[in-house]
Amino acid sequence: MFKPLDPLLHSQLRLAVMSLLIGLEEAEFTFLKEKTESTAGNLSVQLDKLEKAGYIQIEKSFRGKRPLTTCKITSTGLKAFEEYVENLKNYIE
Amino acid sequence: MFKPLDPLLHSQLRLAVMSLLIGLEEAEFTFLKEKTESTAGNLSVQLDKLEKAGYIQIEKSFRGKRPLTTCKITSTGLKAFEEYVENLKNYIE
DNA sequence: TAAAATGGTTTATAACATAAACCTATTTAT
DNA sequence: ATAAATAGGTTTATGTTATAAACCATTTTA
Repeated sequence: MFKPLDPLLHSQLRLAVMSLLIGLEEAEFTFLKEKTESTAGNLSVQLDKLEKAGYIQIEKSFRGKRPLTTCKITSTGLKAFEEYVENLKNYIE
Repeated sequence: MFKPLDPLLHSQLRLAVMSLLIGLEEAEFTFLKEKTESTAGNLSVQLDKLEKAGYIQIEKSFRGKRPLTTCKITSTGLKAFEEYVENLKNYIE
């Protein structure tokens, strides 16, 4: 009935990030920061966790002379998200 | 876009409890414990929080000689739950 | 009359979310 | 040329949380 909710996704900010990445397939750090209205520090930490879990891929490069962090969802991440949503539905329906 | 998720409800066990109470309008401690597969300690703590938030009402009585804890959702709790679900949908749809 | 079970509560702890402080480099103002 | 502000983050510190472990009072069973 109540299947466990992936703790990595059951977090407001990480869930918002994943939600955005699903629609976009690629997003910059600053974009995610704006859309989620989070602080850079918090976002940085949560992106790290998602990456370590293999849910997203983070690419560091430069745009002009400035550092640029780009995030992409992985297939693992997508699957995890979908399962999370399925499980969550049992709680809220 | 991403409205804040009520931290009181964005918790696996508390959400499960609320979900159960919505269907039932009244439930015993042991029933909630079984359905949620939680430990008594954890459940006790989380029920306390829900009560302090005014989301549920807890009544203590006896069944025969044994203590009996009964929980009911309040209208405040119901409203909070519904709002939580509405907000959550923006994250998962 | 022990021992186990019932129905919980309280306490300890590890993980978590978050903001604050910090860092490096770049651009702008003086 | 130098100082101050901005960009784009990371690291660290701190308060909350979720959770399990330990505990407690009573009752039932062996």
